[in-house]
Amino acid sequence: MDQLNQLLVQRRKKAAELAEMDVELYANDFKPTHHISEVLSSGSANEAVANLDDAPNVRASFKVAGRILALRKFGKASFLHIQDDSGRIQVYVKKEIVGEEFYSQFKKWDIGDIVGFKGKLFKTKTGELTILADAIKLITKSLRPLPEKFHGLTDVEMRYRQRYVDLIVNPEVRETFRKRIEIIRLLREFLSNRGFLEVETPMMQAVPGGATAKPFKTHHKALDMDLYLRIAPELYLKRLLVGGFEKVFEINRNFRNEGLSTRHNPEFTMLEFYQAYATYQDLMDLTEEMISWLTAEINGSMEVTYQEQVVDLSPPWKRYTIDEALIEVGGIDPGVLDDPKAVIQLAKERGIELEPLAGPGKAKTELFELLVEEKLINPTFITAYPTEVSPLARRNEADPAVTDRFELFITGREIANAFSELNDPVDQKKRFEKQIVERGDDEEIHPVLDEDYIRALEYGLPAAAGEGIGIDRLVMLLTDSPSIRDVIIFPHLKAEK
RNA sequence: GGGCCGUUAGCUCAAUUGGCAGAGCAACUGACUCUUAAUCAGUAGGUUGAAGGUUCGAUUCCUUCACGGCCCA
Repeated sequence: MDQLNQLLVQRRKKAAELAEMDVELYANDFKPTHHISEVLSSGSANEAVANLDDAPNVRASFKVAGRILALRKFGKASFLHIQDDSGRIQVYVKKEIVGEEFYSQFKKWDIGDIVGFKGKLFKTKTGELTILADAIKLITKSLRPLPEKFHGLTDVEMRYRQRYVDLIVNPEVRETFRKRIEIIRLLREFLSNRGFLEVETPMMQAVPGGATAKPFKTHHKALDMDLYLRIAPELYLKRLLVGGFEKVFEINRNFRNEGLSTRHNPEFTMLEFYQAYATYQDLMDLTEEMISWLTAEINGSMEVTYQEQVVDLSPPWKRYTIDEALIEVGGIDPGVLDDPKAVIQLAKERGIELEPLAGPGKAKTELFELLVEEKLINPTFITAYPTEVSPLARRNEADPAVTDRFELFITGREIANAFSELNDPVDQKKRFEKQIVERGDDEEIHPVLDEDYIRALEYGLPAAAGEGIGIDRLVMLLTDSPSIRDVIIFPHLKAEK
């Protein structure tokens, strides 16, 4: 617990004094009639005049509630600003109007208290729409001082640990999270309008699959079995296609037991969707349409400024095979890409450390990450990923060394990953087995082969394509947020000591 | 895991070469009926992230640790 400093002691003392005056400190009998934004945009706002006596009966009375953010007290009258979910408004409290008793209560109110007012709108000398309070009510007494009004709260550690304070004093943070909520709502709307069903699949899985990552492990006592928090919903969503649902999606959390950074949080939000009888080409078109529409809805324009870079999301978007990108963006000699030994050699020359079993496909994707990825500012689809690095993707018919897969990059970051699904159970089983060999002695990744998923494929997964979109990164782009922690409302930090 | 940077009043930040820890806002007391970063007069508020070391003297230099940030893996 905090040592009670002077400020906290003073607040507790005021609370006690109010209680002495029979004031309820945590009342729940005040019903606002309007949000602040509704008051400010009401008919009364247009009619408001400096002197209420000019038209005392024509204007409506409002009841509003909110938190005190600023307080300017005079001897017999005061101005304050309160904030609710919709905005801020000034309130004028006069002793002459609210009466001696209420004004003496009011004098014990502090910045941070949650309060209610009833009154009519008028305009001050300086033209600000203001509620002239004729009744006042304490709703919740605050026992802690808020950060300073001018600079707000800037200490990032405190902003993340005490997000509630960040939200009270930094309006742009509220705006970012409102946008996040709207983005997710619009994605649901877009997919629902196209016949996709939103489903829920297990967060706790006996065999973590669908991606290569370290899972979080937990234990079910009654069943006496280890379970893993999912690293991806993929294998369950495809089981639903086996079952006969043709278009499904899920927006939910994935968990990966790996490092934290400005782009990684241990739990993050993914949109995954699967469509029977579609190919990765169909999903490229769908993705382009979905994200450009989303951008226009959220941003009002196809141009987005991200960290001072201007990004143009107008379709059509650039499409490269990974080889084309390595040549045209990465500046690699085309001859090298056709020679497996030369590709591995080049990767090593560039300082890339490859596992002993890694082949040219792994070398290519590593070179891509090193030389190309950060240069893809405007939306760019990269296709024809090596089969070696795409264990769940269908092989390309013309060239079985690559898969029918794409990734989407914007501002140098991977936003989406999609492919035509591998539905041959024999091929799938071989690739799973190869992954388990390649994981080496790191048993935390791919602890066992998912036999049930193979069995499902044996019943028959219809030809299909599926895609995952990292929602946090998409929100970062559309809210100009430099860190994933700015778009995750309660990001993970080490425990406070 | 590695490198660099940061941690001072409730908040935002200062503190000269190692020499009395300060300001603004917030708070408290008083004045004030149109203020809006209100104003005026006064007051209080500190284990300088923690522990150790060097020194006559450490916010400042050194070591370790904690937490955070950025970059890298």
